[in-house]
Amino acid sequence: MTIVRLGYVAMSIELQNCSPSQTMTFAQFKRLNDREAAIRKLERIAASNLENCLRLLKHNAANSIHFFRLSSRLIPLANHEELSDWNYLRPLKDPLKRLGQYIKEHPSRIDFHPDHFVVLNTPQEETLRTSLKTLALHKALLKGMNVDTEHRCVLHVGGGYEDKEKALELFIENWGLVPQSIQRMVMLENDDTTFTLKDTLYLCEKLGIPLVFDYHHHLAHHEDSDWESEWVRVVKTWESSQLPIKMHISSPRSEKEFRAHADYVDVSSFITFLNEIKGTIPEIHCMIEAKQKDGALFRLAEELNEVKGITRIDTSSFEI
DNA sequence: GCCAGTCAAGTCCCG
DNA sequence: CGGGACTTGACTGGC
Repeated sequence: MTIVRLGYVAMSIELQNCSPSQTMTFAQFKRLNDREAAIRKLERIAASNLENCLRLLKHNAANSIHFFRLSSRLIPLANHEELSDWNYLRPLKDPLKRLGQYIKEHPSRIDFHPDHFVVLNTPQEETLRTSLKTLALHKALLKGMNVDTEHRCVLHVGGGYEDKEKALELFIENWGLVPQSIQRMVMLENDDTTFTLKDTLYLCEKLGIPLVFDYHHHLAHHEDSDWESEWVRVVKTWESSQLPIKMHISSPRSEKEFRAHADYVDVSSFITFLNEIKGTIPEIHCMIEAKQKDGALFRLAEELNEVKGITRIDTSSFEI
């Protein structure tokens, strides 16, 4: 018996005018003559993004969705080097607290997926520095919401730098430079171009990092298509975590654009996956990475509902 | 109101 | 070494 819980990413197709990722580019910022006014505008955008996150959480609670990835673009130009004097967190204290309060009252697994500019295995000191700064921002956001920071940020391994083995060792080397409080936030995901499930497992086992298995990436990039025999190892990377194992699901847009994400999740390949892992763990959380966001979640949930052997618990949770 | 082009950040790939 | 692609959603500017 395994409980399967579905989640989705960052924004809703159903809610109108509810983007948590409104932004201002640096070019726009520079074009404004009054720097103070420009900073106030950044703060208004950030506050509005957090406000929209709250609306999204309410939408989730109303629909029994308890697993959600927050946008990593909540604060435009945060950590930009020319805005280093800007204390972007101070005006966000209250909105963050409100989010935290809501999460406490309507428990939900919340996490982040900082974008691909965070590269922990980079050979460049400067890039590592800005990556750590970005992760520190994520940590501050979690703290502001009073959410336990453990295993909340999914990252990719990073660049291949023409020698994958060396790049893996570089990750291990740099990991030693990552503050412990940030280390404990991190989960690693197999990617679709460079680091396979096996490569990522190597790091996760060595460094004690939970592995987020991306099934679609695995199909797109592997030495050996067999993932089933590695599943026990994946599960094991979660043993020290407080949180249930988590994975990503999405479907190829087409045979030609295999790596691109489709609008919806193909239910039959998902069921094939579920049948493989059924009973191996008490609970699994599946993050749907589809263009139609919550729309894809609702459709998949409807389809699962029709399947024999799958019992619905609520809109987004099932027992198999 | 619609569409094409632009945007902080990194890496890869091509010339 | 320089520049474009990649990928993504938001937003601007031109029509």
